[in-house]
Amino acid sequence: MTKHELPKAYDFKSTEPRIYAMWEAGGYFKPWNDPNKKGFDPNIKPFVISIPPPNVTGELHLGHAMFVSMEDLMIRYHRMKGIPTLWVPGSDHAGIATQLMVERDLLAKEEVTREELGREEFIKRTWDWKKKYGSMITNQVRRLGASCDWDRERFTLDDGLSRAVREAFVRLYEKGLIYRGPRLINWSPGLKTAVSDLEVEYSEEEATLYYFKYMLKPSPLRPSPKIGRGDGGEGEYIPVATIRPETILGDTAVAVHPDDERYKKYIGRKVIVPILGREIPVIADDYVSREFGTGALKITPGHDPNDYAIAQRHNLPIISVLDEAAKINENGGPYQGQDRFEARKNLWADMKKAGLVIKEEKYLTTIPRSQRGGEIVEPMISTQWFVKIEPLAKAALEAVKDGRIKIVPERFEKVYYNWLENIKDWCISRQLWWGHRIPVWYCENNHQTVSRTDPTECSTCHSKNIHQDEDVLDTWFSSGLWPFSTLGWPDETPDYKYFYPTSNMETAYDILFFWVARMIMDGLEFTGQVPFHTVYLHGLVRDEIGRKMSKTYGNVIDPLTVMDEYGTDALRFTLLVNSTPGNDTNIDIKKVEANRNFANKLWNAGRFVISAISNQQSAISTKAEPTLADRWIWAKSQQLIRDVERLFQTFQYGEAGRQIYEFFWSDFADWYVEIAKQQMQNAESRTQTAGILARVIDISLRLLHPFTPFVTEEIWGHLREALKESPLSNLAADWPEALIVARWPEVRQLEGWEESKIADFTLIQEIVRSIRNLRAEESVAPAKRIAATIAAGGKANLLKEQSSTIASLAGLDHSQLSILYSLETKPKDSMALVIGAVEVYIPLAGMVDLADEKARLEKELKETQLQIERLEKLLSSDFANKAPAPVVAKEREKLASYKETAEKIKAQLNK
RNA sequence: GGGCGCAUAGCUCAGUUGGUUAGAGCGUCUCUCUUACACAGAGAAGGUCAGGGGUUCGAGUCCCUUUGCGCCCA
Repeated sequence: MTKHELPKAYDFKSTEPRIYAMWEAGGYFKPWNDPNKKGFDPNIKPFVISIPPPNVTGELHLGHAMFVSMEDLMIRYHRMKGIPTLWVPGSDHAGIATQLMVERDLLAKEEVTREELGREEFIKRTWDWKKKYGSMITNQVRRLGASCDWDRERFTLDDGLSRAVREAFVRLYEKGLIYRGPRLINWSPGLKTAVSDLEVEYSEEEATLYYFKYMLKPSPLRPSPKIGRGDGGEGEYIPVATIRPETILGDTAVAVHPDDERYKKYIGRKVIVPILGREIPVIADDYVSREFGTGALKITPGHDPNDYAIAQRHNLPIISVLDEAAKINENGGPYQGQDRFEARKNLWADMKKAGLVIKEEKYLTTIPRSQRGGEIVEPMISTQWFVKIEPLAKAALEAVKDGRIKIVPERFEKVYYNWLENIKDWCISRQLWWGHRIPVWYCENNHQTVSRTDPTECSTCHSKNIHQDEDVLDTWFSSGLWPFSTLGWPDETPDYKYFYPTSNMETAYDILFFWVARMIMDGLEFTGQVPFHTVYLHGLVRDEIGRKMSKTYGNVIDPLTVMDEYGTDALRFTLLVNSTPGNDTNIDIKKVEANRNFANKLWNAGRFVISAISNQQSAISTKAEPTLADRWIWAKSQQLIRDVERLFQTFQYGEAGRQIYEFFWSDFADWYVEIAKQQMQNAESRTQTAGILARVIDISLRLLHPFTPFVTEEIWGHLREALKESPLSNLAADWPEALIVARWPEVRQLEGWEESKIADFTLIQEIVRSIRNLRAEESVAPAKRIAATIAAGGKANLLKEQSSTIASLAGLDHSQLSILYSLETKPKDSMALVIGAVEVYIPLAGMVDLADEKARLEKELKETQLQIERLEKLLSSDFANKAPAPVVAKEREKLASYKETAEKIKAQLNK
């Protein structure tokens, strides 16, 4: 195989790693204007993305593939535009996920729990784990072709980023925006940690609604008509219903609506907590819905957010009845030590015995479950750290409202507003070991010392006996700092000064609150600037029929397997082109296959062009005029550049990709390459044609590079080499050494000739298609060259010029093709095709069935007449007066053409 | 309860300032191993753009409404 003899099929397996290594070695992933290097120009505006950091222990899934593809596209596009471009990679420590993974591993391999190991040793083991597996995910990101600057890779637990976290905490604390205290929070009993509101998911499930009697305490003023002690369910009672009977143990009131005639009389009296015998008040509150359930509400402020709010209004005591494992605690009397569900069963049985039970019924309700693991989360009173979020939220709201940050697609701005307008304080402490430990120390006098550096004594009483808070911070607390902590903040590093604020934040819409909103809040708070000016949100990747991918369904598509089978470019192109901003996308392996075929198409068209270039004998480039096809493909490619640019500006990357695909396959490969083969036969047009082939495929490869970087880079490299060695070397004179840094095609001004040349070529295409169609219908052997006579009227000169093109594409015998202005008599035994003013006669001796031919023509005439009617009606309506002139003119032209066609067909029929 | 999205060919989806014959891939049917590519080429069939109403000369596209599916927030 000589140098330019490339294999018949594109071999992505051997190409991808080689190309990636070449890029990386070439330093192309680094910004060319680097503030840490000589010759740096601070006045050139860079384009910057910080990667949404994947979990360090995670494995690549299609969500990663999606954002990597999208961000790499943005990065490559800007890089090719000549803009200094930086994509900062990294990963986050994923507190809970990582800790669980390591715990599970320790238990399985060493049969040891983290408690047995101790905090220090456990953290050491977790770091070992991170060192061992942490590069897995980043290597997988590399496989996707990600052109990030790996020298700037960051991890949320790195020293620098940890310092940023501490700085952020201390600043908020000093500003009074961080506080610690007992509050009702969401508790995950399995993980034994608090979680934030966002980490709780609500699912509609069938539960049991338990109805029971809240017995009234007999009042001296209003003695019970009956026995009066309430035992045995006799006497006055208020019926109450609950889904969680075990919370009865923590009730501190029963609430009714102040206007409820049924219960009004009980307000101010006491009721008796079942089994425990505590006396609690009956209170009135508007919050109670009279229609719902029994219309009376038991109040458990220690275990229900709504009750908590009511309790605060009425100054009710708060009783916690659960411990950290969700077992009943000392406040639960006889049920102490029982699991929440066990206690529920036992308490209910005891109440039944006591005659307090009314009924049970099935009830559909929303159950709060942990986002991780799915266990039922318990609202509990717990002492935690919180961020006073309102001032931060207000600023974040403002930044989007006044346009400093734009969210794409726009509808998510509303979602964002809604969330920030109703936001509650953020619980940031987690009872975990793996993470940023809260930088607060306590002394025996319970003073808090909050410090950027580890203190040795209490800042208040100078006691040396201090210990650090046991808890760590929510992982999202550090992720919120990501866009600037990765660039060196809180230090004013050269990177931070030049690359911050970043440009685009590209991520999935499902972490708009978790991450995007928090980055905006933190960015504004700590840097005084928005962290990015555009948020682009993509949708979630689902299976081929729109289901969420999950291991239980068994419908998970592994991007690594897909890349193994079809190549990275095919996967990337599929993800990019089949999605629209903010909408979920279904991935179908069939589509990936189709796009693998597209990569192969590129490859083979590339091979063809390269061979065309290599076959140029000498530099005798007779200055041939460009042919119609040359002009057509050139005009089309310029149009494409314009459209792609417009689409990129409006974030319509998918549509841009589709248009390039369409152009490359349908215009360039199907038509121009076929015509080029014929033009290459001709010594005069050979060089010219090779030049057009080279220029158009070069444009195509450049436009496609952000979508399918590997195959385009590979072909382009061969193309460049071939050109350099050919008489056409001047075409590649200013090409850089790699496509990744080649210039993005520039939009050129129209020269004026384009429209008419495209129209001319379109006529040629229509004629060729008609002939091919007829051949197929009449079962003419594909290889058989047939004769034709064309009466072309005003198009005669054009068609004469294009006769060899028409002949070769339509399978005509050029020597038997005659193109005339008009015909005196119609050829015998011929079938007639009518394309506007052009008539094509195909003599098919012995094959023409007159009846068939007549039927065919009549059918065509009918269709044409329908169109004429439609257009005449249209043009006689208000349309002609009110529609813009060019639109009307276009319709008039169409009508004229149909009329001509109809006339010609009629003439045929009357023959 | 509040908000949002989706409904277009058998399947999965495009169709972004409304322009008048609605596109693609896959699948189906015919033919062809034509010297870039069978991971291909040529041709064909297939849609009252969920239903109803409105605005407009003109609506898949804008407005209202109904139905179905999905998501987010409470």
